[in-house]
Amino acid sequence: MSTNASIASAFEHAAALMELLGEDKFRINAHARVARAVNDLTTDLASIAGDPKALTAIEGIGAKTAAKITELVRTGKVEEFDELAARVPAGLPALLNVPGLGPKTVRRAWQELGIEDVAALKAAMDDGSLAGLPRLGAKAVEKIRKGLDQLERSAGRLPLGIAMPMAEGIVAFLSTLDGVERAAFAGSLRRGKDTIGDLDILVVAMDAAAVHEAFCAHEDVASVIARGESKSSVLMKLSVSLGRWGRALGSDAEPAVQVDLRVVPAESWGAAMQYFTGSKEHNLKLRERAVKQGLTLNEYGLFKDDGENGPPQSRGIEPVASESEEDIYRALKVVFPEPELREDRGELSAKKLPELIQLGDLKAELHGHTTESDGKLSLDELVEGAIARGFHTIAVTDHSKSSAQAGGLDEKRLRAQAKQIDEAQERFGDRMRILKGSEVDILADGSLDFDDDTLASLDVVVASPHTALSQEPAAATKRLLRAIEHPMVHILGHPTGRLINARGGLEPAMDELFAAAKEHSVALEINAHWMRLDLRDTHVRAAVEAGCLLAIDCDVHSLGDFDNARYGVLTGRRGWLTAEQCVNCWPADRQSDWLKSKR
DNA sequence: GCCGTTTTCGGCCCGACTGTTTTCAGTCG
Repeated sequence: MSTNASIASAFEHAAALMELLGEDKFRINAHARVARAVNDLTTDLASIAGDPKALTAIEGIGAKTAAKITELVRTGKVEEFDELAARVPAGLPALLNVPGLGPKTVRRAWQELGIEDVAALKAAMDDGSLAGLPRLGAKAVEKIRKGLDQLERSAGRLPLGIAMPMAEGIVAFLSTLDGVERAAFAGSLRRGKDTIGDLDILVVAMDAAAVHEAFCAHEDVASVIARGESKSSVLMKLSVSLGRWGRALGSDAEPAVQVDLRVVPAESWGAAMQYFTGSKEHNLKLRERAVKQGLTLNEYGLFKDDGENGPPQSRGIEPVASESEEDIYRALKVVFPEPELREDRGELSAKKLPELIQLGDLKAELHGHTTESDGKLSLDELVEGAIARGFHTIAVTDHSKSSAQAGGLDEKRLRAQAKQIDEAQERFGDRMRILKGSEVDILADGSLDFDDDTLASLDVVVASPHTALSQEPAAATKRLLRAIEHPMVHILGHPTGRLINARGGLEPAMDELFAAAKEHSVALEINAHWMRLDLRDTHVRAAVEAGCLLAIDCDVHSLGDFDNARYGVLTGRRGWLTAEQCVNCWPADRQSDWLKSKR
């Protein structure tokens, strides 16, 4: 059984092995690229294995890697990859994860000192043999030691909802410093990725040195990794506890994340933001495009290529564009891509890009819990929360009876709640439309937790999987299809049930779900809670292309959960979602017509 | 190993920082 994830990891591992064996870097890169391309797919690769045409149609996959994918799906292995693995000690690839240790150094340590794993590396540092290698001295060894320590205390990739407030705090801090004109975060955080590896902060300031000094002296800084004239890197303690959402840390290591600060000249702000926002793949494509137009692009600007060596800005050459990102993309004759689109997923060759959904477009929350099940809010508090957001509609969707641990409602309690909602509607009048609903469990076989009559009595039905989240892909597909095809269901809630950094969730054939959802006019939820973000970005993109309806809902359990909407919107934007295709953005009448079409 | 609005062969981004160097290699993003 080869899932896309396992195929991607096989190619990734093969690329690492080739690096350690010192093979051709372009060949290595080609394999790493296949891994990325496969990770982005929503088609089940197993279903097109053996079809070279379909495989090579995927950018980054050529004739040879297509054959390897087919071999992997059919036999469970790739002979060539096994041969690579046989040539490299099993513990060696893990050394590549140590910050500061790269393939060249690991390879030399292995070939010249026989170091095959982390333990041997530590021993070689202690007995001084590592420092004996050419171009490796005491300081380099100390750096590797620090890298090992950093690896041990790294919190892993931070969930978006943890990284965003932290970055905003750092930006606010830097903005208060004397002489700081601008400050912003860039990187994968600005692109709204669901998890963040490190934080990138950009600043324009009169006195760069003073900013770096203040930054490195920040009370949350655990250690300074590097500090230069334009860039400093630190390890910063997390101001919040990660609990189950972080990597399990060894011993008493305090979780920390790397934060990079760059102070840039005001006139190259746009170039720097473009450069440090990435993604790496997007920038690579963009710079290739620049070269083809006789230009060269770096973090200082876009320059005419004069054929000379060395950075153009340091030779006094004036940039063609640099002050704003818009200027740069315009000069390169590329339609301006919002940061969330910059993943090299077709945004650079698009003649036109969609007008992406914005936070302010949301007009309804269609997934809210109260104290009747596992919510912290009373019915009135939930409604007030929606009013404070400027919404026209709030749906009360407490859990159904099978979710006993969440205090799920049975039919009798559901009827009682309906009465309370009628009374609340009287009280609130036209300040808010309150929908009677349920987040009904999709049981393991795809049947729903309430009978049709009960479901028909509700204004809105969100059907979600909560249990049996590790069932086989085929069973999961059948299960979710059955829920989508149910005539009373409006929204498929958190379709895969994944929890970021904690649970993989279901791996159904998403394309089949999208086709069915389109046919039955069922909206697929982007659950906006940062621990879920389910559907994820690549799923949203495929659902949008399939013509599906999407819902962005906060799955409100407490008042603060409404604030997670921005993460759902970021995820939607990464999937090229427009307000038009998102049911939460529709005017009350249109939304109502859609809901009633299922009654 | 992939790819093509000059190319089916010959390319494949660019700079900062660090350490070990005396001009550069390795790592990172």
